[in-house]
Amino acid sequence: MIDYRKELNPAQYEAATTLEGPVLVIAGAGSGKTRTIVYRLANLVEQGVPASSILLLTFTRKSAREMLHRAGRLLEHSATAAVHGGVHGVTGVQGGTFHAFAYSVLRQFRPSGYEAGDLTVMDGADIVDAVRHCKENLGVGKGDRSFPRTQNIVGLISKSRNKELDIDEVIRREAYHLLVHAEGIGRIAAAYHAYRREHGLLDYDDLLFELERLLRERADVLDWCRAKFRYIMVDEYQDTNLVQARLVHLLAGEGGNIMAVGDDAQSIYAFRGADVRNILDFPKLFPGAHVIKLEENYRSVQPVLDLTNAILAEAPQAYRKKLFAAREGGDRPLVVRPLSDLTQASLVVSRIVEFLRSYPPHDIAVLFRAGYQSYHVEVQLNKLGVKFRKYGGLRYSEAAHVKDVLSYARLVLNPLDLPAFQRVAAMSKGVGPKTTLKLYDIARLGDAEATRRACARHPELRADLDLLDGLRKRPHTPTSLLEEVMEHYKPRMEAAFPDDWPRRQQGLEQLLQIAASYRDLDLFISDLSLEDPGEEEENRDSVVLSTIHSAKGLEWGAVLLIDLVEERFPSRHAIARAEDFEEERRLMYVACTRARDHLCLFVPASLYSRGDGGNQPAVPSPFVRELPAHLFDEQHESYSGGLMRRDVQNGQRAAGFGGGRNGAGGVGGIGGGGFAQGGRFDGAPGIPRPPMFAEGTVPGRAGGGATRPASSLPASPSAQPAAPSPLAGGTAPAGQCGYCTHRIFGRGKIVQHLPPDKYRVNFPGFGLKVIMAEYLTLESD
DNA sequence: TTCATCCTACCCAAC
DNA sequence: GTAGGATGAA
Repeated sequence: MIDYRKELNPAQYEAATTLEGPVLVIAGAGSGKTRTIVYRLANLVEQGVPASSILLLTFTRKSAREMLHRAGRLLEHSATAAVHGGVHGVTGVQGGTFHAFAYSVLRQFRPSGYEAGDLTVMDGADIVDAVRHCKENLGVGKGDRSFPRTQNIVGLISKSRNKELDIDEVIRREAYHLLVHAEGIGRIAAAYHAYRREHGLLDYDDLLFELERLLRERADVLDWCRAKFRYIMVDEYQDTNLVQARLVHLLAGEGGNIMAVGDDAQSIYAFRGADVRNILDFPKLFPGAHVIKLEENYRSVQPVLDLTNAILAEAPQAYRKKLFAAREGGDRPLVVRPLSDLTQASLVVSRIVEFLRSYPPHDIAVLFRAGYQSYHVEVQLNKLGVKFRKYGGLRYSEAAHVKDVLSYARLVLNPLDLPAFQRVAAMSKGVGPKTTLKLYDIARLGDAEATRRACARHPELRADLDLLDGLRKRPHTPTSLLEEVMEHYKPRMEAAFPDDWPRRQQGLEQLLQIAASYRDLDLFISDLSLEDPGEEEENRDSVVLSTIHSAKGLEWGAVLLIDLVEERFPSRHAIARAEDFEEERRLMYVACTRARDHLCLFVPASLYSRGDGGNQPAVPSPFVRELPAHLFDEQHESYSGGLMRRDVQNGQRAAGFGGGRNGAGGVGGIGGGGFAQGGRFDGAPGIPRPPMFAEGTVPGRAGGGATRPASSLPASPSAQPAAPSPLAGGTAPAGQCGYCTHRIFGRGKIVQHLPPDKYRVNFPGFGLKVIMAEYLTLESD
């Protein structure tokens, strides 16, 4: 038996042992939310509740899996039946995202209106393709450059459905400038709706709305669900939207055994219709709900917590709470001010290298607002050979070759799947959009002979259709089917991607691996759209790069947050409306609360943009400007590439690279170990030592032009006292030369003139480069 | 009608 | 850097 009272604090205990009736748990960041859910799961099973009558809805399958896994381990020694993981576990707890759950019910009880063919879940690319198709079909916005892009239209359509507002209303509220096109956009939206019905396709929003419709129209299905799922838990409840809340209400029934867990301060998905009112109104929707608050923070050291509390203090909040730390000691967060976003990348990587002395790679994360912002960091990491894994961004399953192969599989199940048909058809030479549609219209009638004749002029496509026919005739496992498809596809891939097909081949092998754990092809395909299984294998030897949204619910020993300047964070989309701005603030809160021991905030002084000719000055993010100065330490990158500590209140604190870790008040840290010395870095596998010096640079402080004040700190770890960081580029012999500007590298110091027409220039963040004079703008002294 | 090429505007987050 | 739209040749 598990001693719940001993292993949980009182609030957690209450949450884990209140099993009947509605419960709302307000769980502050790092308050042991997952632990609480895990213990409650274990408790339910110990009380004799069959695992199969528990439904655990989480934000990602990853977190569902982790919870089920941990609960299983907890129960290992108890005599009770184990909890089985997996989204579609037959005997175990059902767990996964709302969307995945919806699909699993819909495939079992087909909703009316989708009788023909099979139901196929669309992924992001399919949706864009379909909307584009509708747009072209209608001829709306053709040749009108002010007409929004397809992506944009997809966003508006999804927003209107998620917020359950008329599309005109969404445009009025959020895209006033598009109001002139509202009619056209509305027609596209209507056409897209019809398109999905006609081709047996479900987009993300359909999954939820069709499940709701099913439950309302079919009492038998509702009864079945209620009988089956007698205990429901919903994680990240603050990020549910209206239809999700209604689904929860429907499934649980009034007074049902439903536990919602969330934190209104961490609501960061309003953009897709998440509504904080759901969590605020929970007690109204479920009268008599038990409300429990978890406020003790086990994750972060006090200085990090002080800073995050300060961020939160500015935000309006309904469930007011102030987290207090269970952990003492620790360093203050560090604000680093690089000269530009380019040198920021170098500084970030130097920091990472430093942290690798004390933390395993997977315990270090770089977080950012949007996927593209990590680009420079990725380049720098590659340069040093530091392995990393990026979350949020292009999905593995959206790579062209993966989509190609999956299109065959989709057509086997659902011959009406037009996006898949178009993909397959487009592979044949001489077949374009028009021909594709003509052939599709013939093929959909199911007359094999007519189809064959129509394809006479396109032998490749005919071979495709033959393959599909063959595959439909015999039953297949996902693996065997994919193997056959891949064999057929391989020559085409080699022709289409002559440069890198071997790499893609590997990707396909990986696809086979993933498929091996599925019995049903349709589940495999829908899972690829709903939650990328390619992301699931955890790489313990890779540093993590992640969007903040994808970082939700996770934690790291060291967190580096980049691009904290206006336009980027907060996003330029979020400055117009107060509610958007508040969401950015919560996003900042979420980002900072991911850190256990170390938090570094990077505020570049300029941003590179090719539009306006090089580096443009940047304004520090209000989220940094508003922070009380005593809550963080600060470093500026000096022009010569070093770091200067400036205006730290407690001047005695060590704030150089290596942080206060070597100084007073070291962390009694989790996973940290106390001290950086000792070169654990050398032992880290797969990570070569960074170059000590940039090529040809002069080590040390040989003072090129810029005066480095005495407080200037060496940019390298203290364990290598003599070595400047790779980015503390060399300096020229004093007095020899001036400065120049380069379109890409920005302003740099001329080190040497290489007659007749070249210069050796030191660019902060890039090191020495030899550049032709014509690409440089020289500054006259 | 398809395909190659050029050019421009894009870049927010995810199921 | 790239997607995707416009443009013109085959």
